[in-house]
Amino acid sequence: MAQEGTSTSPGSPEVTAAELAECRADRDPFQWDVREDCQVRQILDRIADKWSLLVIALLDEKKLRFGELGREIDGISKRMLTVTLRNLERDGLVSRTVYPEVPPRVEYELTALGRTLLATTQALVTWTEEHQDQIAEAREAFEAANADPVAG
Amino acid sequence: MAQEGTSTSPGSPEVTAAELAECRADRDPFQWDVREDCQVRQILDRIADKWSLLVIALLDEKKLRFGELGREIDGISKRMLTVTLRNLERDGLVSRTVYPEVPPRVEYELTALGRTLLATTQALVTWTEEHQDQIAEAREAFEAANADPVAG
DNA sequence: CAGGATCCGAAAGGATACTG
DNA sequence: CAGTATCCTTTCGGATCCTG
Repeated sequence: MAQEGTSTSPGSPEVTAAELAECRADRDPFQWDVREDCQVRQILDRIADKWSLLVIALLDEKKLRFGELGREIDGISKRMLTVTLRNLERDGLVSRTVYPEVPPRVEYELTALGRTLLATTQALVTWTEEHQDQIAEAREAFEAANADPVAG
Repeated sequence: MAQEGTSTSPGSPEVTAAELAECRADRDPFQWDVREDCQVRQILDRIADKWSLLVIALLDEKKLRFGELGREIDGISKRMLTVTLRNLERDGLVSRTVYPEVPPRVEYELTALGRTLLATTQALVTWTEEHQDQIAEAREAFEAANADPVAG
């Protein structure tokens, strides 16, 4: 573990295409390449970062404006909507179109790449929907088993 | 957005089976049920919480002990391994077996539920591996386009 | 060996005010 | 409208020490 070793880089999470090649190599054949410095982790963090998946899901329907997304996604702050969209745009999953009008209008829509991701994430959502009852059961069982027997 | 409305519950992220029913209902037919208070978000947060997916991937091979997992997952701290395993156990994705020996031995393995999740997440990892080059390109293009033209 | 408890720095994220 | 910049609170997570 990382108890004493300080070889992990806490700095920039950026990974360039050049680094990917060697990152892909020298792994156990069976294991995913999911070390901290690798892409899988980067992408996973992106789609799982609390809002991205929601934005992608919404943009599947139709292109939406900044404010529309904000109103659609209950609970998100203006700040987080901005950073989420920037990250998605940066990864080429969402495109941003600014119309030189006043007041300004900015529309976001999925790229082709973004649509392929959507298909995959939908499988995950489907899995969750199909198993949420089992998970809820497991949680209740776990809670019951670990209910403090002393304080009761 | 949540600028003035304070209806969002910042407290416990717990959801019981009872709440799920109504959570599933009254949604736009096309949209996933991914509000903060719903399961999809809960599960997503779980599998994306930096270590869970890695643990699940490792346990696919064979059951492993606490220390083995720690040594296998480079960069994880003892504390995070513990909380990660507890969460997975709580959700019924991983089972924990304690052998009454001394020194103690604890083995973790995937449950049937955990294995079905693995299959799904693998699709996501596959997608990432297949598209990481495109994403890397997009990032470099984005970085180039947004390179501060003044400070240059 | 397998953790639990505690402390504390780092990072995420909301609220607010301001801008083109 | 669509952000940006700043402040400030909450959360995450590593380090350390302790226990069965």
